[in-house]
Amino acid sequence: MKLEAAFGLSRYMSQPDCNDSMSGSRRGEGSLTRIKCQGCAVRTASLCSEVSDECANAIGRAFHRRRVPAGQVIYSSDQKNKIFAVVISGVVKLTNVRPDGRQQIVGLQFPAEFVGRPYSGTSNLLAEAASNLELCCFSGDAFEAIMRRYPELEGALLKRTLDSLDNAREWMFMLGRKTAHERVASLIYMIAERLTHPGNRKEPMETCRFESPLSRTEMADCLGLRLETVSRQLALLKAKGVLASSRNRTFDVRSMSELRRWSESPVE
Amino acid sequence: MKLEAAFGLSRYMSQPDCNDSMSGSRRGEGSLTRIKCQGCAVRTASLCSEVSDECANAIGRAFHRRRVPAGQVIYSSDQKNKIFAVVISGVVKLTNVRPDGRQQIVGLQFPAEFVGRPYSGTSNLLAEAASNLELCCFSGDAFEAIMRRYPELEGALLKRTLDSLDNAREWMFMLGRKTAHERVASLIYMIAERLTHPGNRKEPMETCRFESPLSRTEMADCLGLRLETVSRQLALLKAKGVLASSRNRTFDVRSMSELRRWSESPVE
DNA sequence: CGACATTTTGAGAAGGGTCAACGAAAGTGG
DNA sequence: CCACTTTCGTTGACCCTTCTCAAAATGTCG
Repeated sequence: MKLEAAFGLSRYMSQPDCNDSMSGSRRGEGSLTRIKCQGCAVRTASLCSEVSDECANAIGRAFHRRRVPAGQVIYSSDQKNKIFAVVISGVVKLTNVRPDGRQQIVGLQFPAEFVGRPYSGTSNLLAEAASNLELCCFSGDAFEAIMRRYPELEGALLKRTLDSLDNAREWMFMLGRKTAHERVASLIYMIAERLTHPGNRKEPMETCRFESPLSRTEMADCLGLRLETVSRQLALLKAKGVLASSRNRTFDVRSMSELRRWSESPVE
Repeated sequence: MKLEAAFGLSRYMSQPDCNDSMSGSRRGEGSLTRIKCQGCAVRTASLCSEVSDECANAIGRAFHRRRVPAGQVIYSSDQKNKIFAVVISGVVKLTNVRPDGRQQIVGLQFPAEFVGRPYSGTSNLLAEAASNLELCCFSGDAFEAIMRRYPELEGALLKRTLDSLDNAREWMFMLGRKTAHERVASLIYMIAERLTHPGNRKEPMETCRFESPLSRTEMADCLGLRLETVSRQLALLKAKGVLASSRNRTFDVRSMSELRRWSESPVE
């Protein structure tokens, strides 16, 4: 998986792109965007839903869809040309990697979320496909041109960035103050919530089942733990009956409320 | 680039407060803002410097200055009316506090930085004065009205929020992956850099001295450690000659480059 | 089936937490 | 001015959670 990442963007660039054929058209049509974006799974939840028709049209003219296989790099710190994207399906992981090999996953971007770092050439982070992805991509130039022309887009981005910041700060509490047991429970709860309730419904289901986008190593990199510790804590959660023992990446949550409880109480 | 970087904090502190008396005046004058904000120590580095004159005028009409003694709460999760502010001098700490008593400091806001959470009633965080403060305050209503009227302000806020997010993610790496020794070195390095180089000049001085805005307990809450551990690691840094042994909150950095080295190497 | 990657499990070590005592500085009140 | 208290920081001893290293088990894919 790491080996694929070494291929860099070349592989990624050659993905078949089902929308390229439409990029020739020009201005004056709300209908084009409607057609291009009509089937979009995240349409009502993404950035695009918050801006004016005119801006949405500009966006509709600029994007192209891409499929990205799990493990592939979307952007890295030493990349020349910027890229922006909205996640249509799958999960993107943002990793802070150091020369000495240590790494920390500092963000997971789920469907409808935005990926990319405006206003800065150096992102310092590595963005990789945690699972197979569908992305709605924009070249740096195109996106920034739209941003300059439609400041409202900055407002929409601001809302999302503030949410990301809230999430990051919540995660900081986990990294600084929670026990290993709480951390693992927190992560599974968070992923379960996000994967099974893409819109933020009030009450999550009491039981659910999903495929984790993360390996044990990746879970450990999220949680500031070693993979052995993650494995042991998962065994504990299974022993408690909070998780059913399903194999590998399939998680079978038997009680979301219990899981939530374990994600917040330090005592055994 | 940023010439005001040469100002120390002492300079910030000693600015005369020429603005309190002027909040009655009304519209139509670019000169009013110029007068009200003229002596502002962070003027060229804060939000206000990035927006149009017209927007800056609106801001100039809406703010009021406030002095806040160390320890005072600026806003908390259960607060009814929102507040926004730009830090003029001093440091604001943002803390994630839990019912069980555990807490994690998730942000430090230095002069010229923005404090407040637009677009959300519930901030979930506690904002407190870590040191004595001078703030340039806005009521929630006033600020949001200006934001609605001048979308460019959202753009300026977006840039700052993205920077905060980068900082938060850098901090997440520290919390997840650094040793106690690296953490303490990182914190001191960061505070030294920010306090003694308000603008981001390239190379920090090799030695410096400053008053920490944080107690040992607060340092521990920043770092995800216990205060005893912080104390021991400080003793170690003193033994290595990176810090001179000065009392309590006065830090005397003998070698910023060494400090930086210790903040990134896990060994010893 | 065989080669390889991923996950689980085990045993021992250690980093940091916990508890406790002590010291230094600052405020209080006589 | 000096006891007294209070707050804050330091230091020590011990212990527990998590890390480290190692090996076995399980899963995956040709």
